[in-house]
Amino acid sequence: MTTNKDITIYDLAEELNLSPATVSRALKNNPIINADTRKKVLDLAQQKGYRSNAFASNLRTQKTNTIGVIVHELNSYFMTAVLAGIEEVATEAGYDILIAHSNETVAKERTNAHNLFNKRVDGVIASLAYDTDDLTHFEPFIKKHIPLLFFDRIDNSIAATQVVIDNVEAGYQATKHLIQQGCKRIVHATANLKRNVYADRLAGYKKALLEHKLPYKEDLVLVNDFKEDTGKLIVEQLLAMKQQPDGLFVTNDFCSAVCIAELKKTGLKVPKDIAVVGFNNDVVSRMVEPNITTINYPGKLMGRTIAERLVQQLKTKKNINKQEQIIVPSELIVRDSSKRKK
Amino acid sequence: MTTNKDITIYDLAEELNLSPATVSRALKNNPIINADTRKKVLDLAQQKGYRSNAFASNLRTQKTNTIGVIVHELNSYFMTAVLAGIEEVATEAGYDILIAHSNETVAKERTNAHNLFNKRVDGVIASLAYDTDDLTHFEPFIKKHIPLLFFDRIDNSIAATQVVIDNVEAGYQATKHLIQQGCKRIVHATANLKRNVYADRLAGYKKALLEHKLPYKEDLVLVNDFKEDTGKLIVEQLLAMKQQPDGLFVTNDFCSAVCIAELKKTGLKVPKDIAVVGFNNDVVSRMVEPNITTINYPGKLMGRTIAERLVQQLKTKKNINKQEQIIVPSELIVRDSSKRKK
DNA sequence: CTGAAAGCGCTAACAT
DNA sequence: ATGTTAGCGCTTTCAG
Repeated sequence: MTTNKDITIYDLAEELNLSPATVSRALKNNPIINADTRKKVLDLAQQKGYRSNAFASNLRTQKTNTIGVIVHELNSYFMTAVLAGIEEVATEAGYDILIAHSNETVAKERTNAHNLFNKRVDGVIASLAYDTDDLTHFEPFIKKHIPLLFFDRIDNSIAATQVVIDNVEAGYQATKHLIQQGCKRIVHATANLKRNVYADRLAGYKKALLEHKLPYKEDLVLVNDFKEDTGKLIVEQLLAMKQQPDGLFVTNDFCSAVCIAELKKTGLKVPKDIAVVGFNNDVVSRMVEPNITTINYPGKLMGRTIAERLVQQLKTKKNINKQEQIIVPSELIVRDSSKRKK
Repeated sequence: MTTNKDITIYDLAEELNLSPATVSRALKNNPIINADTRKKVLDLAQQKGYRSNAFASNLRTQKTNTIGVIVHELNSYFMTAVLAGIEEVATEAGYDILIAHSNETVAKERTNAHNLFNKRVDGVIASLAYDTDDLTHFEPFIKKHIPLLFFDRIDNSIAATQVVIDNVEAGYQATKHLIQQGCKRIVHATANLKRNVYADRLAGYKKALLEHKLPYKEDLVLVNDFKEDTGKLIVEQLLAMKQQPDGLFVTNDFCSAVCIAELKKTGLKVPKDIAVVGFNNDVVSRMVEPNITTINYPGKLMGRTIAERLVQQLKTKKNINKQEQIIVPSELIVRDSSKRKK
């Protein structure tokens, strides 16, 4: 029946006839301390189950060694990979991470930002919610010179380090691929064009059309959100068109999977009647039939890259909240959903 | 160019000619404080952008108002729903949550447990990793009377509140359904039988067979993990059997989706040649063709339930770490992957 | 190389 | 209803 009062540096100091200061230094491996002394302290700490009180330490040092991460969703392989990447780098550099997910709403994102601010995180990494366009909730970080970095879903109205893929290029590659497979009328199903990723992919789509002398028609661009039933809706919109499209570029794998299922229900063959390209290389793209051609996104690399950047800023105090864009590679993965030629 | 030194209660006190104590009380809405005084304090705090320093407060009160949540994965709708449920209740009760994911490894789970312990969370909610069988890393919480609760992936070697579904019943329902669809040789593809959920579902499978006078054959039970390629493996094992099975109960929707895809590749028809039932009601179960019959799991309810329990324990200091099991409802959802009869 | 002492910001007895 | 005071556990000058 241990009573479990916490052990403090005073307890250790007393038992070893040292001052708390020395114990503190020893515990931090301060080289100024005699090796023997340090060993004695470390051993006793171990034996007594000492654990540092982060609050006291944070209070004193005004640092938390914590990085806040705001994401718009949690349940995708992409996001999990990003988080894993961030975690690896952060842990190695001695930072903990605090995950807050906004569930795709600005309101929640705002709350999360305030929360992390009040938690006094040393830095923030964020990917914006679907409908965020007002970024005032991030200003407190800027004002206090707390590093704020964005990945994937970014916004240019705040100067910050941004880690992204080249969405224009990705949209271009996807569309070009469909054109090369013989598609002439390509529908582009996407989401909120205020969000950089979707705007850029549309730009890529346009670029590919132009380059191949295909007309850009506004009514072939379908803007919806990506809720569970959106795929159904897209197929309905598609079927309602006077002239049947022969290509479909959806900027989301989940949604493209639903589209394919719906298309098949109507008797249309994928890719024969309509070739489909998705986005993200989510597991689902390898699960449905036909397997979905998609754009691969290096989640883990993105996570590592942005975390490394942040750690660097934290260490050097340099380049904090300075506009800078880092592009990580992305690539088209061709699978059966779009293959019409050998 | 605000210098942004943080505002403290001393700053407010000075400006209002009050003592820090009064300011502190006013900020906490202590009813003993004069309403006018309180208003003055609150207004000034607002105006000056005061934010409470949680470290000082935690250090003083020895509480963190934080709940640690350890989960074995992040990217499933089930888990996201659970987290959302926990968050709702926790937020309402004034607690923050700290999410740590073990990525299905005991090693990471152990680290996370230590981390949360060092972070001095007020309570812990956990769902065990795939291969956790030694729970010593949770003992520090017990020793310090920190409430520790489990959901879904539980273990009976530690006395704790557990929130689960009735896995025996779920396994029973799934199997019975297959039997009712005319299946005679039902393969049960599952995972680590040390983990309660899988052991219980197997028990349900056995019970259904017994009840319908079908023989239980050990070689029809396939134990694997649920990695991405496991579905392929399962189908291989299945095809290698001398006598072809006509039913397949997989305790994971992702995996059952892969199985269905693989079965189709070999020319077998689902459900005609082999009827399939999955588990979890993940989105993917509605995405592949045929849609997968599965067991629905009320994630959000589970999250809310366990968080309510924890908050209660925290408020009352009663029933902490006492063995108690709460069962939330689950149900079979019949879809096309198993429907052989009208 | 080690120690003394102050202070980070807040809260809670204990006064008044 | 408000003020005084001490202390939570740690780090860090400054002194020795």
